[in-house]
Amino acid sequence: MRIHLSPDGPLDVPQTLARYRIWGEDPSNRLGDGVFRRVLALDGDLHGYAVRWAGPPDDARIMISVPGSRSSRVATAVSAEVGRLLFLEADVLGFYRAAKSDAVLQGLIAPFYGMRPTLAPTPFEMLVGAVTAQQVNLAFAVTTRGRLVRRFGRPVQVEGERLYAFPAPETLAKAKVRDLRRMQFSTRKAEYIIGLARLVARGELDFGRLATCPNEQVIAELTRIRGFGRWTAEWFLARALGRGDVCPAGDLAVRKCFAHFYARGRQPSERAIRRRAAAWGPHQNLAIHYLLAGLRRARAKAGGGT
DNA sequence: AGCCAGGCTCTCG
DNA sequence: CGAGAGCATGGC
Repeated sequence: MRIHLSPDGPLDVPQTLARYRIWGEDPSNRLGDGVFRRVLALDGDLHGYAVRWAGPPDDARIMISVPGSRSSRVATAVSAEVGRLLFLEADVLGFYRAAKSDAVLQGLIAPFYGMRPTLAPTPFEMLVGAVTAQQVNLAFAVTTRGRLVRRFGRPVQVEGERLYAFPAPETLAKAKVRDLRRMQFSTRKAEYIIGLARLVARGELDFGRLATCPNEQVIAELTRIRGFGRWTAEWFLARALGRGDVCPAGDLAVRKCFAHFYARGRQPSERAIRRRAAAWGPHQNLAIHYLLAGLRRARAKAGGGT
């Protein structure tokens, strides 16, 4: 089965999906040369699919192939998932218009033209990933998450490439702290992940309902869960729900961005960061991602690593 | 050896 | 509440 999508507004797929390459390989989300592969889970069935793209950012075309499937339900679900991965709903042009009144953001449009923040394919995958990324460098986070996926995810061949469906909540709910400890998760993180999985598996955390709640309520509900603080909740709003008016101002990398671009290296307070970001209104999410990409680029140019 | 890395919980004033 | 200590884990 083949599906074609065309985005509204500019789209640069490699830059959008760069997250799946920068810090290491993700066995659930494989970004190759001109192709991205993943597994859709639908009603307990797994459907591998491949995404390819063509054309310049202003005329991007997306082609999805789902080998061995002809179901329209699968087609709908795959389209929705790819829509999240490429954040097709993002108001990129609106952001570019707003960015023109900010010297820093204005300068980031050209080098990253068409880049969108890739949204997490599923809320559960996002939250587990967020826990793995708490307080550790992202390369290490990606390594440990990869171990989790290979150990608890189901392997699937897609066009000859082996990848893994992200572990289901029901599976991780039965995992042991000891198992996760062996993957170099701290005891705490192991407890957080298993606790979250149990909550979701029991139906006590309903992502569908959460998606309809206002930001503050989402933050309140998530931070009630052990291991999930404001940082995680705000990234969830931005990278799982695609909310525009969110700025994870406590994030270490975000703070570095504001120090670098807006304060000549001095660290502004979290409060000051929130104040500036709030002025970007519904474009904060995109603004933050452009700043993060811009900082990585500046560091790379300076000869640094990440 | 010691600091760093895209935090969180708990306690105390 | 807001600040601060304590906590874990591996990389460099």
